[in-house]
Amino acid sequence: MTTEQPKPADPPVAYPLPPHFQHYNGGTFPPPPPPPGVYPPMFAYPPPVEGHPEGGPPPGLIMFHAPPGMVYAYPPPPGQLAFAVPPGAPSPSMMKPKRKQVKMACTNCATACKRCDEARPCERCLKYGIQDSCIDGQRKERKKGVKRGPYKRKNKGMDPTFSDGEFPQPAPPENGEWQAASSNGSPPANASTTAAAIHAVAQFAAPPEAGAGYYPLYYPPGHFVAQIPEGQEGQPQVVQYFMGGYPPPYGYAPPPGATFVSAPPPLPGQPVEASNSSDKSAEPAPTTNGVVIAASDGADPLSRKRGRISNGTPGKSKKTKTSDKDPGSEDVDADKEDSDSLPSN
DNA sequence: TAGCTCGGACTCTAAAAATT
DNA sequence: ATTTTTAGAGTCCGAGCTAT
Ligand SMILES: [Zn+2]
Ligand SMILES: [Zn+2]
Repeated sequence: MTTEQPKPADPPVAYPLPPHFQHYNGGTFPPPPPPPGVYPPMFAYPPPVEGHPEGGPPPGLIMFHAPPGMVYAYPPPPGQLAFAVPPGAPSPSMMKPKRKQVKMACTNCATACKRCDEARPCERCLKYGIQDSCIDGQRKERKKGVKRGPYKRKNKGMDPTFSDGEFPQPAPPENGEWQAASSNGSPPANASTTAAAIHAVAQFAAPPEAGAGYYPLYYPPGHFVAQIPEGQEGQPQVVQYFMGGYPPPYGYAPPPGATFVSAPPPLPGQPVEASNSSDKSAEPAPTTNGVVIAASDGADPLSRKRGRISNGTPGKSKKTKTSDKDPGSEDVDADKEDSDSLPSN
């Protein structure tokens, strides 16, 4: 259970609440962030569902939500059901806002491959005093009549982020089998059920600086809320699970049945190095299930190599530009201060 | 070190296919 | 008639170069 633990001396971990979570519980969940220098707590969230009427989760689905760099996942004991996570599925807290593009960039920005805006003289052109040439280009019409092969059937009504249809399940360990399950703990009837179950699970990312990858998470059976009570759709639900972190006052109290652990138990055949916390002596490895989530610096034996998930799209029709001297280029993110150069013509 | 270039990751969306 | 899947076409991030 909860044990007192020395205050971690680790640098604070940014824990931004994604915009799409704001609508949960009136935006009041999770509670205010912990004090600086302290790892944030872990929560259980219902997953945001794209296209869902209430923007809430379908009944029976729970998304486990954990901060970055704190996840260790272990296979459940032999015979236990578990959820697997599709590789590359980002943690909700890690999801970075989708980049927004203008419908049509002005020719100057387009040439410079820089961000433009709707205004015409766009901000960038104004900045470089080239507003006179700030005009829209001409968008080519998409080719018609191009035949395609048969479409692969995907799951409908699911969060596209996690519905990839098929993804490689982790290789089952010698001592037991990992399997996917539906949110109510019953065995999956088919791939789509499996996908739905997967939806209920989150995958976590380690902080980029740690160079670690996404960690799969596995849940034991019976640890999911089977049904979200009437009228509580979209509300955070508590599920039973084990979590690592810092107990109050540094962190938040775990949900009923949850426990804090200071470090993950060593993986069979793979010693686990120290967690980020200087204290890792106490190691109350839970025995009820095979899931342990503990504070860590990201080094995880089960980690997958981080990397962009390219949809295989082969670039595009490249433009060839070499000599064209376009005023201003170096650009920074929209929310940062820009410091372009002066136009050179 | 600041500014520029540009490869390619990401986004947007309309056409093709699949369903209802 | 609608919905879902795909992929063409464009935007623009950010690594690597260049100029100062
Ligand atoms: Zn522009
Ligand atoms: Zn412009």
